Formats: sequence, C-alpha cells, structure tokens
Amino acid sequence: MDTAPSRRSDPPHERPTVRTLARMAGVAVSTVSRALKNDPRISPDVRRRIAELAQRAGYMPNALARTLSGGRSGLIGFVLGSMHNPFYAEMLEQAVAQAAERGLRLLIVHVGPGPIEETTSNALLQYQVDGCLIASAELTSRAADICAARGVPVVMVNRVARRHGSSVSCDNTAGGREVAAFLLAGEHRRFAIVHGTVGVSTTDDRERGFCAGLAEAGLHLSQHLPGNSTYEGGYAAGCHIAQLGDAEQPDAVFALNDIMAMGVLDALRAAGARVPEEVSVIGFDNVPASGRPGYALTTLGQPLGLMVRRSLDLLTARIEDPALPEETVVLRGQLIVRRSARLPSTA
Amino acid sequence: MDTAPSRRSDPPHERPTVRTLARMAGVAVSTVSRALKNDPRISPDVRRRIAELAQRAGYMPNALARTLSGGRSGLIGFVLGSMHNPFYAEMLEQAVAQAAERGLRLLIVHVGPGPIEETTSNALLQYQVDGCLIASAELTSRAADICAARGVPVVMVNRVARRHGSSVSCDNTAGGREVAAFLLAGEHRRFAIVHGTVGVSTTDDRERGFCAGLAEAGLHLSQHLPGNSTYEGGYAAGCHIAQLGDAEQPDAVFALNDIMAMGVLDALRAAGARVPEEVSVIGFDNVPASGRPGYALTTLGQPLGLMVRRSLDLLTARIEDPALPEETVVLRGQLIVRRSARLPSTA
DNA sequence: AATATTAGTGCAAACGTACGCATGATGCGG
DNA sequence: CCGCATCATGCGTACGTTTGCACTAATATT
Repeated sequence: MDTAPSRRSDPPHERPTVRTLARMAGVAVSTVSRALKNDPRISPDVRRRIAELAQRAGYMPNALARTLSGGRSGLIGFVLGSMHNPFYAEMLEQAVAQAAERGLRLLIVHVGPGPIEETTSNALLQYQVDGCLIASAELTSRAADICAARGVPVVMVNRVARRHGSSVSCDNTAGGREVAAFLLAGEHRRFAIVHGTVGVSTTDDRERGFCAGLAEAGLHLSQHLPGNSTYEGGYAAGCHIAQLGDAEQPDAVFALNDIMAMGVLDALRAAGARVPEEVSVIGFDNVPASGRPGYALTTLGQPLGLMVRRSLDLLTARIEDPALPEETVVLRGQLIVRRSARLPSTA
Repeated sequence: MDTAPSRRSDPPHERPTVRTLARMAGVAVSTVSRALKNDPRISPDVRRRIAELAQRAGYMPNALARTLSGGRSGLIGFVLGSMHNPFYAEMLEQAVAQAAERGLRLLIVHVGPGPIEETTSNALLQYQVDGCLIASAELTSRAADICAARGVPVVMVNRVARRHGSSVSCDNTAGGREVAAFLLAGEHRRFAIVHGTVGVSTTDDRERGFCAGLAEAGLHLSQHLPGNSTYEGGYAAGCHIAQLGDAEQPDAVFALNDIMAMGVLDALRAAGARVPEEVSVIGFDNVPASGRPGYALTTLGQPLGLMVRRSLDLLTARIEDPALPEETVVLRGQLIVRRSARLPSTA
C-alpha cells in the first residue's frame, strides 16, 4: 500500500514533487507547499529542513500545476512581425529580457509576415496566457479579438489598437512631422515617400504627419511608392526613383522604416546617385544597422526599450486588475542625424 | 447544491470547461473529453452534438491541465543567441513556423548575448518543456546540463554538444576548408581570420578547416584577429587590417560569420581599401543581408531551414522515445559566390 | 433461449499545487 | 486545574483533463 508504482519506465529521473518531499520529510504536502514559499506559519526549523531537502532532491515546482490551482500562468503570448526587420528582432530581445525581470515568460505564438493561423491563435488561449503582446504590423486584429473575447488583456506595441486593447507606440505623426521639418530646413523641395504596409496605423501616421508638415510649408508629395516594409521593397522603390526623369526626381526620400530606407539607399547608390548630395534618404526606427558606416542613416529613433517597458507595465497592471480601462501610451521619438540626409544650412 | 458559485467576478468570461459542456449536454465529462477527440467509442450523434456545443460555447481545452494529466506539454524551450546576429533571428522565425507545423509551441527562455541566468534556466524545468533547443553560441552548456539531469531531451543547433545532447550543425570544418580552397584558387596568398567567440565549436571548427586547407597548400595564417561575433567586432578587425603595413597586409580575410564579415567590409571600404581587388572578404552563414548589393558577400551558406527541420526531428524522436541514443547530424554547407572575393581565374 | 460479445457511457482516480478549514499541541491567565 | 488563544501542522478539496475500468443495454452467437 506504500509502494508507489512509478507509472512509466524509470530510467531517466522521476521528478520529485511536493508529495515526494512530503514523504521524505514525513510531513503533509500542504506543509511542504507552505514551507517552500516561506509561509510564517510553518516553524523555522521545518522550513529549513524542507528547503534543504528540496535543494538536495533537485525539486522544481511544476509551474503548470501551479497555474491550474492558482490561476496565473506567468505566460505572456507574443505575436511578432517578420524577423527580417531588425526592429522586431531587437524588440524580441528586449521583451524577453524585461519579461524575465518580472518573472514572466514569453510564449511565442507567431513570428513572421503573413496573417496568423487559426491553430496558432488558439494556442494563445489553450496555454492560458495571462496576457498578450502584439507587435506585428500585419492584420493581427484577429488575435486581439480572440483575446478580448476571452478576457485576456492585450497590449499592442508599435501599433495603435483598432478595436480592443491598450497600446504603446511612438508618436508617429509627430515623428513624420519632424522628418518633414528637418528636410524642409535642409532646403529639400521634392519629396518621395516609400510606404510600408498599407492600413497599418504606424506607417499611415508617419505619412500623415509628414504630409501635414509639408502642407504647412505649402508643399506636397511628388512620389508615393510601395515598399512593403521589406528591404527588397525599399530597393525596388529606390530603383524606381533612380530612373525617374529629372522633372520627377525627388531630392528627398522618406522611407517609413529603416529596413526599407536601407534598400532605398543601396538602390540609389547602385544606380550611381550620390547620397545625400543629390538625394537625401531618411528612415524611421533607428535599428542598430542604421548606424553602420555603410548606411549612416538619418532616421527617427523609437525608444524601443522604453516602449517594451511601458507595454509590460500596462499588461501587468491589467492582469492585476482586469477592470482597468484600456490605455494608450504615446512616446516621443528622437531624430538621429547621420549622413544620409543633407543637413540644414548652418545659418 | 447545483449552484456553481462562479469563484470570482463574473464580468469577463468564465471560460467553459469540459465540465460545463458535460452539464449542458447532460453527459459525463469523460464522454465530452472523448467526443472532442473523436473517439470512435462515442456514438456519432453524441459526438456531433458535443462538437456543436463546444463550438457555440467557444470552448478551448486547457493545454496546461492536459499536460498535467497526459505528461506532454507541447512546449519546447528555446535558448537563443543575440538577435543582433540575423542568423539567429532567422533561425527563430524558422523554428517558430516549423514547430507550429508539428503542433509545438516555443517557450523562449533566453535571447541575447551573455550567459543564461539561474532563474531563467529554472523556468525551463518549471514549465515542463518536452524538449529544449539550444542555439546560442555562448556558454550555455549549463542549460544543457540542467536539462540532461532532468531527462529533458536537448538538441543543440549550430553547435556541437560538448557533453550531452544531440546536435545539428553545418559541416563547419569542411566549410572552412572549402573557403580556403576557393581563396587559394583565387590566388590569394596572405590570409587573415576574424574569429568569433572562442571556445565555441562552431567557429573553432571553421578556423580549423580553413587552416587545414591552407596547410595543404603549404600556407598558413598571417593574421588572427578577434571579432567577438558582432558587427562592431568585425568592424574593429577591419580597421586594424586596413592600417597594417604592406608587409603584413592580407589579401584575403575570412570572417567566421557574416555579421562580422559585414563589419570587416564596411571598415575596409571606409578606409579606402578596394574589395575585392586589393583584399577579398568572405563570410559564413549566408544571412539574408549578405545578399544585399551593398555587401554582396561571398560566404559559405548554411542550410538553415533544413537544420531547424532536423533539429525538430531529433527532438520529437527523443521525446517519443527517451531511450534513443544521442545523435549528431552534420549538414553540408554551400559556397555562395558573390562579389566580395576575387574569383579564381577562369583558366 | 441462454450466453457471449459489443457499443456506448459513466465513475473515479490521477497529474502537482494551493488553500480553507479542522485538528492537535502548547502556553497562559484566571 | 480548566478554558482559551496561539501556533504548527494535517486533511481534504479544487483546478481541468485524461484514462482504466465498470457498467448497462443491445446485438450476435450457439
């Protein structure tokens, strides 16, 4: 009646559980459970004894069982855009590190371009994530809908919530406007925009701010090209620009994110255009690669680390108290001046 | 006695469980459970009725509870190197997509440079991962040790297992040798190597193969620089090379991975060196950015998609049958010839 | 017609943890 | 010396699912 018949093959290591420890210590499981979380009700020596025992046996609590019992999983679902955009790659690194600081783990649900599949989004719910971070530019409102319907807090990063969820983003409109102001000060007069994914608030706002800035100076866009938020898209746009006739040739190109800006730059240079003497290129994001001497991209930098921090703040707050209203945080970006755009004359 | 007193606040959505469905359908929970997985023992009409009910109620099985009962979590722990190296970024994207195809989710445990923290590696065990994929070049043997001690299958990707675990990698030695052969055929005579992280099998093997290739031709390395597996490290190495005297100046630089090679290239060009006329640069990995016109890097490409596939094959096989012996898979890389290295004379 | 088989379903235990409540053992004031 | 508060610990149940076994009723077999 005492012979626990170890269900399966024994070869590896039957993981010790609270029950195991309880048997070893000759106490009840509840005592072990409490002792391990330093419940003051358990006498100090029993606590110490059990702690040592746990240490020696290599006991690890089963987070999944704990969830079942306690309600919180400590898991955050993460939906991410294409890793070919270094902005998202770095966001991932930040998110993992900062989540770990708070004792949270990231369950990565989707990465890459393209919409999120049904089975994938279901995983979000099946694994009882406490909350969800959505940082894909693509049409992921579906994932947000699913979470919202189930009462899972959602925070959108770098993208304003269309329907549900809080969001954290850079002030894209102001950023676009600042880019416009900088280019106008540099006496540029003919402007092209290389657009990312249409219908996404992030890039739409950047364009809107930019155009508003131009409009205030009585100017407007002379070219508007698709860039698909990829390097290749940017390159294609750059090629197109390079072969425009003199009449249409812009003297400044605003690519709505850095990865496209790099493509534009490479294409223009490959076509023999001198940057920034003949044409200025300016991006958005300030990904690490923009700072490389080969690119030296002038760009509007997003405060990525802070954005991730605020996102987690919002998320944990709404996990604590689901009744909290949704919240929108907008952070100011900062223009990073490098050498891909002509500078304002130092008057 | 029948009034389920909905434990918490009701406002959001009390998620339906098998129990809920059972009550609604007027059957036992076991019937629901079986019906939902199309157990042929349940009569077709009951099955259909329950399926509809589940659909209507928006039922989602609790994967965590299932784990507790069934043993498998469907979770794979993932330890990853720095996302500043696009090689790892792309590996992540591949891994997520391919894992999803197999119904597995990635619990991302660590990303970035630096060793893995204790609390982090514990998460690996607490969340009952079925297996673990380790793709960090850093000193993560600790994570491997922990898993091995607990009987969690481990597969190392792009890195040969030192002690435990299976591994999948490119044939780095052969790759290094092939690079040497290519450069020798291009009549290069003075060779520099930019090394990554020392003590990591991956880069060590590349260097060994390269040197062996040189040795067969009676040649040897003339420079050996640290590159730290970062762009910045490569850039620094490139600067150093550029300012060497003529006597020491290499005519070929082999950077042990692409991210460093890009740094070397940018540094050499910034210093006015003509690539590949004066000096050839060759990398390893074939990350997407290497193909950009601005770099046009000749490199030894790793079959990344296949590496991830084999890794998951190995992992799932050992999850099925833990008694399986550890296995090492070595895949052949392929030289991608672009324009950063002088070509062999077309004799 | 009696029994063996099968289909369809329910019961209950198990997984590992947490926690409310009950219990036993002390200490102390009256 | 008894009753009462306090402390330390145990018991039992809950969380949501799976699964072995038992059970009933209908069908097939002899």
